[in-house]
Amino acid sequence: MAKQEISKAYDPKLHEDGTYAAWEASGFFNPDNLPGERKETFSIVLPPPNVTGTLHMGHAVMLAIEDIMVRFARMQGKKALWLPGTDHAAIATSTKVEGIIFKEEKKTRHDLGREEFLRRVEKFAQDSHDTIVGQCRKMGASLDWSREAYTLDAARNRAVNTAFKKMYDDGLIYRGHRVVNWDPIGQTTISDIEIVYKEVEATLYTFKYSKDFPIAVSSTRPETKVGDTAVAVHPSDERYAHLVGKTFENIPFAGSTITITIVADESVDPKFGTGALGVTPAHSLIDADIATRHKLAMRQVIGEDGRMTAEAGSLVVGMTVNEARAAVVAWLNEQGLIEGEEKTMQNLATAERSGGVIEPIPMLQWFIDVNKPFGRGTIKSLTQDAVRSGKINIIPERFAKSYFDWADNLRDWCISRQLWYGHRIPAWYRGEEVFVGTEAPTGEGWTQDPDTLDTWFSAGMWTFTTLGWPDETADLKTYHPTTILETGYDILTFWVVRMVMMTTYLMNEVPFKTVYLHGLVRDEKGRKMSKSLDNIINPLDMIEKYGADATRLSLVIGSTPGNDSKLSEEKIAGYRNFTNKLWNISRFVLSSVGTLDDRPGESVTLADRWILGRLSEVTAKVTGHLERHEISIAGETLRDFTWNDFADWYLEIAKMQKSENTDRILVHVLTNVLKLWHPFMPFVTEAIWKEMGKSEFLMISEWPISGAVSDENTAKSFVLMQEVIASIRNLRAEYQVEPAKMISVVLADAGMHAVLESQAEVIKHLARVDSLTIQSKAEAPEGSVSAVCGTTQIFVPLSGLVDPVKEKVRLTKELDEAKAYATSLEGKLGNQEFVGKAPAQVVDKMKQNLAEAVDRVKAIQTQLSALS
RNA sequence: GGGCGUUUAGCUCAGUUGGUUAGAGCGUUGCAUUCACAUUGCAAAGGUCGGUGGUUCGAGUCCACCAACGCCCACCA
Repeated sequence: MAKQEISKAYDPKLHEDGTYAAWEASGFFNPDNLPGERKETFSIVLPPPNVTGTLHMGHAVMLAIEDIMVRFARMQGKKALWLPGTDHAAIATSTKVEGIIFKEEKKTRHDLGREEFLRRVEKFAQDSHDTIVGQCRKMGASLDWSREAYTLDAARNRAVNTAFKKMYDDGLIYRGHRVVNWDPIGQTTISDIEIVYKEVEATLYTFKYSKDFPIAVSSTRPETKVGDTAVAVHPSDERYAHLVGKTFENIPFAGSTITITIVADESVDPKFGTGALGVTPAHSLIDADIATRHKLAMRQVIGEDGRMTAEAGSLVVGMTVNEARAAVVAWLNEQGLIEGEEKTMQNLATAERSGGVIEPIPMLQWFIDVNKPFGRGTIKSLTQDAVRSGKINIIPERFAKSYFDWADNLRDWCISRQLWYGHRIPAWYRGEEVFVGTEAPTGEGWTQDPDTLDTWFSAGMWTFTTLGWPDETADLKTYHPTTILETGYDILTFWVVRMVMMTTYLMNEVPFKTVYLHGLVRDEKGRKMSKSLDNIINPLDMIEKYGADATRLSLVIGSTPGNDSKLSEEKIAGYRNFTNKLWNISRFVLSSVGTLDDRPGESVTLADRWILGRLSEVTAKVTGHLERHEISIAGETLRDFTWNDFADWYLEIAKMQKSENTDRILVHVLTNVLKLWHPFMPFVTEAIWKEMGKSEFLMISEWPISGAVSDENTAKSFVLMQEVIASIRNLRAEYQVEPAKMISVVLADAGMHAVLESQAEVIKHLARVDSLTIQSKAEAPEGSVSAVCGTTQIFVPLSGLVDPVKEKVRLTKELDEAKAYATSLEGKLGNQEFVGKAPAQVVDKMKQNLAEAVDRVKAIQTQLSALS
């Protein structure tokens, strides 16, 4: 025991890095090395951070919550695995690196060539990875680094190719010419969820294709109309019924020649515009669907470069879409075909990463067919069933609705991307031949598909590829399905749904049993943290300033799953104060006790019984909360116990008790408090543990078991004592009484008399009075003031100091309050319906309260009459 | 257009299945403090739980409607 050397304030910097290094060196982050026989497993995969830079507060929340979960499980004696990794984030990383290269060298990826570009991206990804991994360590994350994975490493590539081939063989992956979201800036297809909509003003033009054409159509994009092949109307629209089925051939339109068929389609809103929709099958996903239903021709008038194609005709060929729009509008004006112009607000589809305006363009791409039956159902049905059946449980529950909104509307997923950084599609072509396999085909003349897979394809397989799939490894058997997936709710549709899709199909089981969704961290004004607002609170800065433990606590206490939380530096500073409090509690215990024997000690005094009972109660509560993933409440419960009960009350009382038995209790409570806090604040608790001279890590110590809860009388007696002390303090403060004045405590209850008598020394000490008399009969000393707590009255003799008039006013006010309360209780208890229907417990409690209230009224009245 | 969330003390938020007089932290105010901790202690002030109805013996909690704010999805061409 090192009494004197313990520093006055806890300095995280002196402990954190060293402690983490020691944990890591111990090998206990790897469940294979954990001591004892561990039957139950707990597994969680780290949602892999993108290798696009550094960690932000969102990552910090994720790491804090997951570390709490895994440390708790580890201490509970489970085989606890938390598996780390990073995500290559194809589009995000490519875009970022392309941006850097362009800024520094004014070169595009095409200038560099595929090989050189990939070399650059890999260098960037490696640097970013190293930063991220370092940051995870700073946070104290007990990740099993020996199992670390990368979404784009060789093992994952083999898994991805295996999955692709299997899906292709089952007919679930197909290659097709379809309208996809094309990003002309990023030069790649993107999926629906990678689109962000921006509200912009647009002009809605209403016009006819030609003077003779019978129907006017409306469009904000007249330039695409050179690609129209039909006009769709609602089947019940009588205005156009006579035209349905007719075809108008070779209409000269804006330098092109178009042929338009009139079709009837349910999807058309007869109330919008003219009730007729000009169908552009090649450049609108909706129109493409209409075209499929009516077997309409498709004319591509916009190319991959975002310019009008030769097919678009002589007027606009080679123009950008914006130039073409102006040209077509000018042409329409010249021809006098415009019937109306209207300003409207429009949601413009842009690519999340590059910012490019999305052009729907027909292209030959790879897709996953979500509706094709393969024996156990379809991808879509399996995805729906996983949650509907209860095999996956979502916290908070309401997000199940978002899940179904997405799963129920699942559409074929375009998985090919025209990027270089990613898993290359394992398909090879030779003329008309297509080969799909995990390895290149033998023979001459094969060329591999130049495209790569959507990053979510490999991310969707994360829970099992990290455990060794496609090999049937021991890890896979032991840890899959994983126990829980913890991630931000903003990623539910991106990732969670994709994981369920891929896992239910490939593994025939769910990827995880529970999904815990945390909220977003916002700044103190509730805004998203962003570079442009310059309101980013960097977790590393906070760790540097306040320590990792304080940073962690500020992120998990006071926030609930699925709800956003606001973070301010003051909050973190507040928890820094708490880590210091815990440090000082320990400093006191360690420097004052004569024994470090961790045996509970015997409950000799009221305070002993009380603190041991409270500890037991709190242990049970915290354990329950953590098991139900109620992290915030667990933390608050512990904080309350640690600071208010243990430090402020028991420690103060222990200073007077000074016995070996008290020492034992102090050590026992401290030991348990450290264990209970460890998942939340691993560094400071481990540091204290070390100061206690423990040879083994706190990290692998056993989670405390709740013992006997103290009886009701103990709790009641202790609370009474606390109230008496508080009342005496108040009276002393209010009337500025010297400590040497006599205090009398008058009791209405003989049982409590004995209790207070036995605690006289404690009361005297904590209330700071020199003498104390405890009586069982109310005899108000002359000229004294009083306070009432419960059925007990406290008198402080103050002859000459008190203004009887003021005192009377005060007491009268108190009397009124007590009477009003008693009356309200009487009223309730007089209500037969209430007494008949309310649970007995509630009624009994109210009766008891009423009895106390009546006593209280009497006591105040006695005091009042003594005054006059 | 569809869906979801939030609304409780000056601020940030808890409040499990409806059940005593609604809680915490921060902030404010007052007092204290060489004795583990000023990164401290003790206490006080501060709320008719967004509004209106309803169900119930009993509603912050359940239901309906309304309002404000926020988010997600769809994209009317």
